[in-house]
Amino acid sequence: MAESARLHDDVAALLHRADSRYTATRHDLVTALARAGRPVTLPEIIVAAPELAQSSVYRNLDVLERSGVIQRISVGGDHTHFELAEALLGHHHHLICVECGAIEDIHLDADLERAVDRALSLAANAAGFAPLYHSLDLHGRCVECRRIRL
Amino acid sequence: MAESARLHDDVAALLHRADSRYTATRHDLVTALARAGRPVTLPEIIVAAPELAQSSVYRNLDVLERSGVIQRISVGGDHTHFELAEALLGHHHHLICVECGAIEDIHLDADLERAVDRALSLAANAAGFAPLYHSLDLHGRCVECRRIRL
DNA sequence: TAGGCTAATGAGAATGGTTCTCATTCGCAC
DNA sequence: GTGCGAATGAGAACCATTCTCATTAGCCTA
Repeated sequence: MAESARLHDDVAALLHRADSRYTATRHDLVTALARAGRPVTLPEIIVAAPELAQSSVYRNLDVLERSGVIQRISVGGDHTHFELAEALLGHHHHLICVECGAIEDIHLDADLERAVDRALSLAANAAGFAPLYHSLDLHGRCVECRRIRL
Repeated sequence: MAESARLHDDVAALLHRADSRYTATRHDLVTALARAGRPVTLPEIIVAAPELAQSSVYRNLDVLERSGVIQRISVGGDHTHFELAEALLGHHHHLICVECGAIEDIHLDADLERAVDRALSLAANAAGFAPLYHSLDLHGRCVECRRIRL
């Protein structure tokens, strides 16, 4: 698939810029994250790619984060979630299940995004705060948890 | 101060509804959170109220969260942040410093809040997700960190 | 007001996700 | 090929948070 090749080229470029190698471990890690299509936890990564050693996964997630390949998502719950960075995936937001902790990606209207950025910039300026990016999550109950217990 | 009295009355009511007592420890905790005026971590709480035992603080933060008095905020970093629940504080959002982890509260325009909720509800419905509440944070660099290192 | 009963306390132990250590292996450059 | 810094992986260490349990406090009833 051509799309996957482009992804790996982009990742290689980002790693190269950080004087890091695009090793087999890192390639597998990026593939696992791309296949998931949503933020995943370390246990999920290990299940999807059992050939990877836990300590290497943690270390490489760190390297990939510092290189701008992935980003870390903390929503409370036992494990941190990881997903490909917005530079690779495009700007988006999350649906977070308050019951099981599952996370899904959603995309919002560009006009609304602009309005949000404008409002946040105003508030930031008032506080002497230099804006970098925003995060916007909807917390609720996912399909599965609603099915199990109404 | 009358405002503080109202706060404590509200907290007492919430705890009573959960069959819990409003003990001195819990009173001190709520006071510390109210005084801070922003989300704080456990070490910050202990500094502000050294008479409290660490284990009791953790336990009571849990009780207060379950009773709807406070809410937990996970933004990555070593410690979880806690602040009074929106039922007591009103709906608001956060400025989060990517460098030092400090968090400040901000309020946004009601029209924008409605627009955000509308857009998120649409996206949620499409995913079979039952919306509960949203969170919207601006990540950037705070006044202090900008002063120290441009 | 005196029991009696349950909730709350606090010191310390236990848990567990994440990070660190270090000896070994790999991969690029010359 | 060789050399050398980067990467690996098994396990130990770290530390925020939760749990345990003996003791104390607070409320209710008679």
